[in-house]
Amino acid sequence: MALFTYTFVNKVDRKGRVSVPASFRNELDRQSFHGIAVYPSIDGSKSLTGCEEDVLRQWSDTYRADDPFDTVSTRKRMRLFAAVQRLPLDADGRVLLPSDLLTHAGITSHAAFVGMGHEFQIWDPATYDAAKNAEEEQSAELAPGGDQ
Amino acid sequence: MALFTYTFVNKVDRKGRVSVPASFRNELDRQSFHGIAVYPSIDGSKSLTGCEEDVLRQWSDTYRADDPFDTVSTRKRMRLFAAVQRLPLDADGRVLLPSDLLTHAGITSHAAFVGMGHEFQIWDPATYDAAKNAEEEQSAELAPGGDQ
DNA sequence: TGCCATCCCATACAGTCCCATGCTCTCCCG
DNA sequence: CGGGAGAGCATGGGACTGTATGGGATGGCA
Repeated sequence: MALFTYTFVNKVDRKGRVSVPASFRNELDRQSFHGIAVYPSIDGSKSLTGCEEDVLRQWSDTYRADDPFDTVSTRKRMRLFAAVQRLPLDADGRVLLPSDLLTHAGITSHAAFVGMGHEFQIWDPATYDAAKNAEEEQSAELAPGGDQ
Repeated sequence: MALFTYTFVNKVDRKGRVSVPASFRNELDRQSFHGIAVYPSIDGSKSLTGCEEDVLRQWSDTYRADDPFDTVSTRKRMRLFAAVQRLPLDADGRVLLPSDLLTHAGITSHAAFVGMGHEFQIWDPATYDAAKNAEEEQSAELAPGGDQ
């Protein structure tokens, strides 16, 4: 399974294209669909989350519609899958980020690809720095011993 | 599992390459990915921590992305993986240290590889000496019985 | 026919590969 | 025990390849 690490900042050209970092692309090579799945992050942050298409299938299994009366599961599946877009990679390793996703993340000229293990997030670099700083302050207060 | 010992100071050439000490490389030989994983040390010191890539897979398993609605896990995975870079070894046993990691550790011309058991740290030699001296004074106070 | 996505090509630069050098350590043989 | 050959290692540099990025051409859909 793919393992995304490190943070890369790439440029968004005026057509809305971005190069997916080469080290991320290498992690995708094995799967059938030549591209990535992207959706607005569920944690409420101004960011996008991306992953292999295969991960979607796993979630689909996790939140299967075994019980049609299970409205929680129904809502979760709607929230998850309704906004997921599958973006194909072009020959040069770029994807075209749709304008609604760009708007959601506040991305204009640059996009930061943040590795998160099995998945990654895409942020506007400035927004990401701000969120990271806020996060660090918070965990410094809450867990002086650090977590591990 | 790898066991890194002793301290080696190697030169960083103008391309940013450093030889990983041969005795460290020997510890890595068994794993599949021929390289190391490097990230800014979590203890807040101006240094980098390195380990076998296999450790990443363990983290990845510990903090799985099974449940996309688990936002706590999401934040942990970001903190873990966003700053980890996997560096492949070239044929001569060198790695290319990315400029932001060099900057974080204040490394310019030389890099000290410090064995720490199943992981190691990478310091600017001067910074390391200073930190070591401060550390020794402190442990002299804390443990008058002495450390060897 | 106009817009937009896709495809293709060009380019600059960084990363990677490969080879050469000099040093040190080890091993082996006299 | 001494010396020479050879192997391993750190380091430097040149050449090549891959990557990120820009722009033009093509084709489909409204």
